Order: sequence, then C-alpha cells, then structure tokens
Amino acid sequence: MSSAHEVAAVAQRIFLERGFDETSVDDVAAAAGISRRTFFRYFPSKADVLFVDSPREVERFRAGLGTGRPGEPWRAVVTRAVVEALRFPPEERTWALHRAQVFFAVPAVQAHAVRVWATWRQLAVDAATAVPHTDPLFPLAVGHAVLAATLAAHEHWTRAPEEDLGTLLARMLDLLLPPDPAAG
Amino acid sequence: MSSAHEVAAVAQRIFLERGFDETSVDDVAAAAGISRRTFFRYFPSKADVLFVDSPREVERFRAGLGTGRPGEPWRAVVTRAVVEALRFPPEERTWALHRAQVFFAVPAVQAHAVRVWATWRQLAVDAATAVPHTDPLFPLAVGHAVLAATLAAHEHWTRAPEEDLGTLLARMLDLLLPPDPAAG
DNA sequence: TTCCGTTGTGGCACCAAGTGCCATAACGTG
DNA sequence: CACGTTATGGCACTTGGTGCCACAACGGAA
Repeated sequence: MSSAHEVAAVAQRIFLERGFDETSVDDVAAAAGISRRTFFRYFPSKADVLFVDSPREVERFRAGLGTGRPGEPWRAVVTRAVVEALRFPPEERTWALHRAQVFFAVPAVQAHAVRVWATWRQLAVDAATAVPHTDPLFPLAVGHAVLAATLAAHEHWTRAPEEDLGTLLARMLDLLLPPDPAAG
Repeated sequence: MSSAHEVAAVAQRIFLERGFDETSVDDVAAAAGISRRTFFRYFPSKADVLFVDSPREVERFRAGLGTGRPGEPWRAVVTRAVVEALRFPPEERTWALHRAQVFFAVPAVQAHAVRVWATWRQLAVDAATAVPHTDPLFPLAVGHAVLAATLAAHEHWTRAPEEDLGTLLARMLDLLLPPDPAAG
C-alpha cells in the first residue's frame, strides 16, 4: 500500500507547498501514514526521497553506453545514452520539473545529489576510457562534462520549462564534451 | 590567538588523522582550545572549516575575469583567472593537497561545497554573458565548464600530486570550455 | 488448525549537527 | 574607575540519522 514511490509522491508535494527545509521527516512520515523509523528504512536520508527514480536512470545510462554501433562517434553514443536515460513519459513531465525546481532551490538537496553524480561520472569515465585517446586527462574530462551538461540543461530547463529537456541535454553535451581525441 | 585559520589548521590535521566523519565538532573545539559554541561562530558548519580560503579565491577569480586585454580570446582570460585564483605559494602545497584529498574522500564535504561552487559558476556565467554569442545556452555552459574543469583537475591532482595544479587546470579548461561562439 | 521462521513495522534511546538565548568575561573609551 | 561593546561559553532545544528490541503480519510445514 505505502510503497516507496507513494511516500515519495507525498513528500515531494509537501516539499513544494511548505519548502524542503521547513518540512521535517516527521511531517512527511505522518502525512504518508508511516512511522519516522519506517521512512528511514525506505530512504537513507530525507533528501533521497527526491531521487527514487535515480537507480533506474543510472541503469538506463549504463545500458545506453553499451549500444554504440561500430563506427559510430563516441560523442553520439554518450549523448544518446544521457538523453535516453533521462527521458520520461509526458505524464511525468510536471513531476520531473517540480523535482528539478526543488533541486535548484535547495542547496541541501544538491548537496545530497553528490553521491548520485559520482555514479554517473564513473560510468562516463569508464566509457571514455574505452575510447582511443592519448591525453590521460580525457576520460576524467568526459566524466565531468557529462555531469556539467546534465546539470546545466536541467538548470536552464527550470527557467524555460516549455523547452524540451532532451534537446537541451543534447545541445549542452555538444557544447561541453571534449573534442574527439583522435583528431589531436 | 585562536583565529579562524588556526582553528582550521587544527581541524584539518585531525580530519586527516582520524577521518572527517569520525571526528566530532566537540573534538575539534577541544583540540583548538575553544568551545563548541565558538566553533560555530567561526564556521557556519563543520565542513566549512576546509573552505577558509574560499572567499579570497573567489575574490581573485572575480578580479582575474576583469583583466582581459582588448583582443584577447575569452578562453584565455577565463583560464588565466581560474589558474591565478587557485595558485598558492609552494609552502602551502601540502596543505592544499591534503584539503583536496579530504574533499574527494568525504561526500559530506563535497556536499557542502555546493554553495561555494554556485558562486564560482555565477561569476563565470556573468563573464560569459559579456562575450558576444548567439546560443542562449552559451553562458550557462561556460559556468558549468569552469566548475567541471576545476573539479576534474583537482581530482586528477589527488591521484598524481607530482603534477602542477595550474597546468592541469589549464589543460582541463582547454578540454571542457565550449568552442568560441563567434566561430558558429 | 497450530507451530514456526521470516519479514515489515514501530517505539525507544541515543549521538551529532546546528541554533537561540542568556550570562559573563575581556576590552577599549570616557 | 565606570561604561558600553564585543567575544566567548554554557545550556537547552530541534532535527537528521542509527542501533536495538519488541511485536504484528505473513507463508509454509506438520
């Protein structure tokens, strides 16, 4: 009855109404009809409520990075993987937008996202390591570029919600991914 | 006698010896000879101990962004500003390296750095806005690129401390800063 | 059905980070 | 010396987070 997703939905609604810092875990637990202790069994921290879908997105990113066709440029593969991983059905658009808005409004939430970012970055670094390159900084650069582009796209999206997130992601990646190392 | 810098020095030493999460604020306060309450008057949070120099670095970054000579490419100006802002005298190298190591080892510290990052990013975004461009995503991309390059350079530095941080920063910025928008 | 092991849940006590309030010590100025 | 200002310390309180234990719910085996 009270699955993690349902608790997350309740929590996100309250966060939007009252603010993240102004809402205690007890408030969320009470509103969701569970005990405080059970809340912390569902989510390792208060902020993690907003990242319920994260494991699924990470998994899709990992899967997408492995779908490169022979001869396909690595930038295209990475871009496709990111866009596919963060795609959502139209009915979840509002939910995703609200999540992004809370994210950029509350430093404490961004703070907790650091752990999630690390996973993304590591996947991108691993993928870039497989690309032939001479500069040893190349893989790390790709990893941080993926993160920066994702962040930047979401930030712009919260200010221009009518635009398409997938397009924004692709454009940001085009601006931020390092040039092809084979060219140098 | 017990200035903020001295307390910070004591704290960083303990963090290195015993670990950040394993050291309580009471431990630091006791070791520094001040009360717990006074500690929180010096630093807004436990993690902020590691960012004592941050305001000065931010100020140097801001100043550096304003030193562009006429005709000088914007990428060169940004790169110079970042490298100059994060330059330190040789005797502080060990201190800076230790700080970077604690930083990447402890997610809680990275978490708190989000606020500092926001300042850097905003300065870079403002500087990029002044550069003639057509793509509205350009300034945001520059802001996130500066952050990503700084992070990536430090991360690499912690794994290869014999290399020069300034050089690493410049190389990472060269990889991650968007191409000149006037070319497109 | 009863018995039993597993799992989900709640309550309780506890620790650490952070804050507000107030008392008091230190200090320069008249 | 008296005074106001400022730095410090103590105390109580809130909140996030965890460990431990008790108990209810559930499914399978006798």
